[in-house]
Amino acid sequence: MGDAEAVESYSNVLSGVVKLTKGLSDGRQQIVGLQFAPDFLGRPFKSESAIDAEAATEVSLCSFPRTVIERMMKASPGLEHRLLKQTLNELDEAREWMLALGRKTASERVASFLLMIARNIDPAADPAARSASFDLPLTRADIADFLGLTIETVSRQLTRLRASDVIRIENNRHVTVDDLGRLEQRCGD
Amino acid sequence: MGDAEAVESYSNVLSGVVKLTKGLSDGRQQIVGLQFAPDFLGRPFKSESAIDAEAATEVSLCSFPRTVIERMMKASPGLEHRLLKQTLNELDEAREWMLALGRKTASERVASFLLMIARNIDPAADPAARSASFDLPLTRADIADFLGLTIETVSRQLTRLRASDVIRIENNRHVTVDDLGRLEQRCGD
DNA sequence: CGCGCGATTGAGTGAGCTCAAGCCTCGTGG
DNA sequence: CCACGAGGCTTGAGCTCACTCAATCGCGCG
Repeated sequence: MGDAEAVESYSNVLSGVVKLTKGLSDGRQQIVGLQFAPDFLGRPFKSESAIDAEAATEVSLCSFPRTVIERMMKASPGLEHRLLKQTLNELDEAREWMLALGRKTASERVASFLLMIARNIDPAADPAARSASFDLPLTRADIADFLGLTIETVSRQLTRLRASDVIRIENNRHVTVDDLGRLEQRCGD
Repeated sequence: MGDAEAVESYSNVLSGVVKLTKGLSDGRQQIVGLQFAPDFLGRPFKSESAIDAEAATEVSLCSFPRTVIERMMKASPGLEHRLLKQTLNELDEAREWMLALGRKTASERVASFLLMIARNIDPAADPAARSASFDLPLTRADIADFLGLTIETVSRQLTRLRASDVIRIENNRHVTVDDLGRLEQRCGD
């Protein structure tokens, strides 16, 4: 629990959000993944591939040393199967964001981000619900690092969404979307 | 073999390069992965996630129906293990490109692309070799779709690399890099 | 109160896009 | 054998979206 860098071991995210980041030598940074409960955390079969894990919010983890998990995986094929499924899902998500980073405009990226968060965090996880309300798990700086934009651009796009009555924002963090359909229309796909 | 869209089955890429693409409704497109021999091709446990597979070059495949592979995977844990390893590698690659798409400049992206291709294609797969020579498996349009740029920008950056004597180009397709170190310096990381 | 941190807002700049023209190579048909 | 056209690539000119730099705001905390 807290914001330590938990590498060299496997963990299960019990609550909170963990960000996975990659950086360039001159300080530019990109968030390459967000892990929500109850995701796994860690990179089997390899000496951590230059990815840093950092808590984005208060986080509670359940972690094991590397060797233990690797032994468990050999013993129980079910575990490996579950890990494969999660990895495939992460790959799908990564590719979804490659599309956003490579081809979407700033406003489409922000809309897509809000929609993704809404779907992951909104407590009333009713997929049919046409509205959502949630706290952003990331600061503007983190959102910018996730979307490949600057803080200022993120802020301006949020302001525009608010001005268009697509979202409401309270305390800089809490977002309410009355009509998710209107948000979806702004995602570009 | 050829350039058909091979979905709904699993395949092994025997030779050539397959591009995985995602598109937006208005036609914008992004290449989200390249599969070289001897990669797997296909998406287990899911009804193909809005990703299209298309041959980038002449390709030869060895493919099986979905059901067969899924049965084989249940029978042999070794297969599932191998699939997990490849999937983890693809995830690493996808994240590498998220960094490029989100944070690298056009010239850094082109340099990174050339380096990636050199490492995958150069016949003399000697990792210690400090030079490489290879045919680009993609057209300028495909490179642009992979790097989140336009054809024109890709072309201009290649011209700049050529003008700086980092690469030589023959027939628009064949690239020679005399000093890979100089190319690496232009990747940003 | 005053400081620090995160966020917003404004003004000006520039990297990469759009639009447009021209080049090169190769295949096809006269 | 050459003319022609198509497709892929390059180059140029101008524009625009997102970036940079800078000022300001608001809030929480010592």
